[in-house]
Amino acid sequence: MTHFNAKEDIKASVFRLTVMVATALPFANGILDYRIKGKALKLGTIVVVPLGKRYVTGVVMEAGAETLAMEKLRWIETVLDLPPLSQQMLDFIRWVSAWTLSPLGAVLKMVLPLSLSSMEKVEQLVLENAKVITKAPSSANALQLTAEQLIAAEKFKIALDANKFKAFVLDGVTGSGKTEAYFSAIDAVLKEDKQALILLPEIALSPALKDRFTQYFGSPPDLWHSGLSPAVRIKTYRRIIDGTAKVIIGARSALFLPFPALKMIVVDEEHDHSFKQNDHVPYHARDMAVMRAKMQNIPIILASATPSLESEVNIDSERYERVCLTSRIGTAKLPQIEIIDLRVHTPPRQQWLSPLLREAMDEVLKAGEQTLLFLNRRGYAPMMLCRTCGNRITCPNCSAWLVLHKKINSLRCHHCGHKATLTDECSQCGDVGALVACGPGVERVADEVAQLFPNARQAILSSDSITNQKIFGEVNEAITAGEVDIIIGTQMVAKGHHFPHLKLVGVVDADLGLAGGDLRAAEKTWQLMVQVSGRAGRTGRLGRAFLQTTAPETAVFKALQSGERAAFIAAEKAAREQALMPPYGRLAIITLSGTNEVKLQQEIQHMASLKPNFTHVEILGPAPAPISYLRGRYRYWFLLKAEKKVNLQQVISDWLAALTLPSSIRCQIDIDPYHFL
DNA sequence: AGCACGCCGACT
DNA sequence: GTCGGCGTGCTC
Repeated sequence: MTHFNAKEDIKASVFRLTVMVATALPFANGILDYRIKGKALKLGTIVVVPLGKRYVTGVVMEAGAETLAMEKLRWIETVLDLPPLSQQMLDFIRWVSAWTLSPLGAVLKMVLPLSLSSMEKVEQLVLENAKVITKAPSSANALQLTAEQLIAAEKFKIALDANKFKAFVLDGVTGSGKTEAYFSAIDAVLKEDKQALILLPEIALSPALKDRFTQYFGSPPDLWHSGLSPAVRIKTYRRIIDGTAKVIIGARSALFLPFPALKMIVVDEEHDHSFKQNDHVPYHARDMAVMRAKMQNIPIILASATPSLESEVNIDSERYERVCLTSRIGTAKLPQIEIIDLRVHTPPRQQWLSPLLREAMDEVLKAGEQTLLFLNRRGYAPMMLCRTCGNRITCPNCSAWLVLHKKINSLRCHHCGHKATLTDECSQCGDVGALVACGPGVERVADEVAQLFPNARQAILSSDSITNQKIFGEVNEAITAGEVDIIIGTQMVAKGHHFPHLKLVGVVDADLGLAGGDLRAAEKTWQLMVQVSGRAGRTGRLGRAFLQTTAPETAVFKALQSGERAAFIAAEKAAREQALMPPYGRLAIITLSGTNEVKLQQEIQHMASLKPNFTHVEILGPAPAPISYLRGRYRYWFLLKAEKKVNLQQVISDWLAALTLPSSIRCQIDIDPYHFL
């Protein structure tokens, strides 16, 4: 072989590879070129590449425009020995990136959510018992389905067999057996040796569902959420990417895992707003799940006792199909909801439980049954006020009040976590002993309960007291064993938990969610009230629910009392349609933040001067965001409101392309916002 | 986003 | 005199 030919050979054996890096690079959208010796790599191959001074994981994608000469490219560091991402997965990543206007790399990071060293461990991990896990169920534990459940399950199975996308809304009251209905469909998935994903709004719900699953199927599902230990995460990830894990119960982040054989998705409690992630890539897991199902040609089941208005409208337009479960299983009955007018039945000063609710609690207590008091507010009191000068204690980093936490004798900011010690002296006027706690939190309600019913055994369930699964398990066990008389809880108690002895639910402040300008406030309140009321009387005896409000004439409370769900939904839809609000119109929020308020205002003004002008898009602002100072940053926002046909993403990206923001200013885009902060 | 470099304040 | 604050710049 001549010298000339050898040189040619070397030249020919170097390949250019376009790699999507798994890090939120705003630059180049996260797509960079590298070179490799010897062989080109298959699309979707997972690699490790150098990036600046560090190494990151990435995925090989189709070649784009060549921006750099071959000699300038750095070399691929390692090719990981893992199954490559599928074309569908790459398409899904691209779609989510385009929809949320987030860098591709930020989305890929959710698909490859492990650190580099963890990914290498995943690569090396050999599954010794891969064959043993999740066998097809032995149906010994046959699911006992009612006629309604059978009809639902049959519909799901037909969709599965068709290998086509199909979205179902599994609409059924608490305790109607939605879980068994979709378990039956999962059974069919298992028989084909394929994968199914169940998304839950909260990880706290996963152990209970895991137990039920194991009871029916004889082997446990895999769990995926942020609370997993690194070792379990690595193992589970390997099982998922291998296709060994068949059924995965997970929080919203599980949606982005690279399942090679996904055949069905279930989104349980689909109306729940925790499916909307707000930081990093702002996405709604339910909506993204529907898109993933569509791209993979598989069915998806959205289960809820109170389907979201978004889903209701999709049923109207026949994009989704409603499947109903109308009756509670066994002897359980839906509780009777009673509205307490706090203006008439006023609690004593500095107390929060009305005489009517107290009487009911007393009765239940005497009968040896349980009460749940629901108040969606952590701590003792939401605000500290100086009686002398009127000063309210605020967070130094946020425009928010500090919340009094008496148990830990501290003031806390619920936005940034700032801690301050409680003193007698007002920082504003210096007066001593004039600071008073205003309003109730669960701790304060617990104090009141202790005073009213000194012999009752109580338990507080809030994220402050229930810090991990283990503690939750212990408290839950005590409740189930009847060792607790009165449960006082936040949001945490509203979702899915089954308290067999619960007879009475008291909502301390049903108006809480209605304050503020949230367009979904009424819907959200309705869903929460139905859900929390549904905790009562799930076994046997009829339960009761008391909702305390200062505005009983509000439509949502009237609907709750009369049980006229359809009328409420219709009225809510009409109002949204009239105002061109979601789901009939589209919203987006652009928030700019910075530590230097003057500089931020300059940039905001510049951006405002470039505001696009379209007939079907309304751009409100700039205005200070509702929380105008958060974690040490000033915040201004634009609210975009458009007709449904408008490509809002295009409008926003064109607008932002016309300006260059300095790196000290952070720009956050939220498409289809659910939280208005 | 990370991670560097670079130039001004309070400490061993 | 250094440690460290975060402003600015770069990453195939």
